[in-house]
Amino acid sequence: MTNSVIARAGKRERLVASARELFHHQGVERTTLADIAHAAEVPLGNVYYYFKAKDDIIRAVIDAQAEEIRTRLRALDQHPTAPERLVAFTHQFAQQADMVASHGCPHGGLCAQLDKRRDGMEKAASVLMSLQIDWAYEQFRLLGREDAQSLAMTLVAGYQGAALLANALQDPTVVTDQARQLRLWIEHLADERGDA
Amino acid sequence: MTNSVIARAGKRERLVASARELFHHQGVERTTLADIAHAAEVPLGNVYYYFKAKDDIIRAVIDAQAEEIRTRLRALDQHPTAPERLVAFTHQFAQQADMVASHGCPHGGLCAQLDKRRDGMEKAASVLMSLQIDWAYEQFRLLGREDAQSLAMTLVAGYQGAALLANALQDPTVVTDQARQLRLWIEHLADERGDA
DNA sequence: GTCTATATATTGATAGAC
DNA sequence: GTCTATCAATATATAGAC
Repeated sequence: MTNSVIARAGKRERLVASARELFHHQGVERTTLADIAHAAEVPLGNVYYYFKAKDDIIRAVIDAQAEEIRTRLRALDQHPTAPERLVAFTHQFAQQADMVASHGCPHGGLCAQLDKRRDGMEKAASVLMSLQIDWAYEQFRLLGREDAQSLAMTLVAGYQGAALLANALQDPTVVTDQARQLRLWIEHLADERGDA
Repeated sequence: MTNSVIARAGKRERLVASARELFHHQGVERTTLADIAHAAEVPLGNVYYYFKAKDDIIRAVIDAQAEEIRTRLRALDQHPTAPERLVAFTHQFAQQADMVASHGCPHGGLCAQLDKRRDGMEKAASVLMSLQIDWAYEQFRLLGREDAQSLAMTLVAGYQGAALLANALQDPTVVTDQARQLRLWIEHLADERGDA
């Protein structure tokens, strides 16, 4: 028994981490396997030991992003009330203002890019949106809102739209300002009744 | 004097129109010059008579999109009051729900895709957002809002975010529903004072 | 499991006949 | 102005030695 398991885990992780960053910064189509291998310090030919094809790396990146989102949402669930959780959600994305202004939202960006394909990967990244929408839906439902689905969409759309504009204009204050607007909106909704 | 001017105008227009649709449906990076030439029914080699490089086609597409946006905003300016103009804006994009769910917003999509480049084209499409933001800013300013810039961002971000979600989820009702939410929001803002 | 060398395909772009 | 043929560069993927 060699150190194969250790090496395998380390290299695979490095490849996924590198692909994740490169997809975010350069886009999926402009990122070559050579780029990924180089960034991960893995020889090009060795990539195919871990991934059958580029599509498999894309899927692995989506899985990693999804897991990160789940972790982030679990952290929000520590807050005692739904309004506090929703406000904390706006804080989370306000903290990413600089990153988002530089390269866009990594999740929304993947969704938009993969939609352009016609090879069965079109909807593979939509889970990155569904996870957040479903979470927000549950919070608004706890607030007693009949239109929880619509409000969840408004929240996530507000985030994604702000990220796109901040990126297009290269201005992180778009994100922080819209996060503030969404916070005020949530607090207004919560004031219309008691807490949850 | 031959029919050169006619041919030139026709082919160039066809190439730009084809590129525009293909960039929207397949993305810029996945659209080859051969794709564009084929769709426009122009031989591949002839493309280079009209455009020095692929980047020039991209710029021409952006120019065409910008002109379309200006035309659309001029149409909105026919409405007598700022609230009516803003509500009409939400109607405009509600009408594009199906297209947007199928392939995303053509303007936001271009911004997101070009940002991934590092060749000086990163911000070339941002004018497609600025045009709309500046227009919305003027409407909110006429409404007497001190926070007109922030509100303009909210409106356009709401549109772009809804487009991204509708595309990711392949659900046009996300666009129509968020257009309705934005309309209610605008009417609420307008009711806080008289008209403009 | 690892890595070098290379096959195969595609693409942006050019040369040059007409 | 138009179009065919093709170059040169790049990218995914594989072969096969170690």
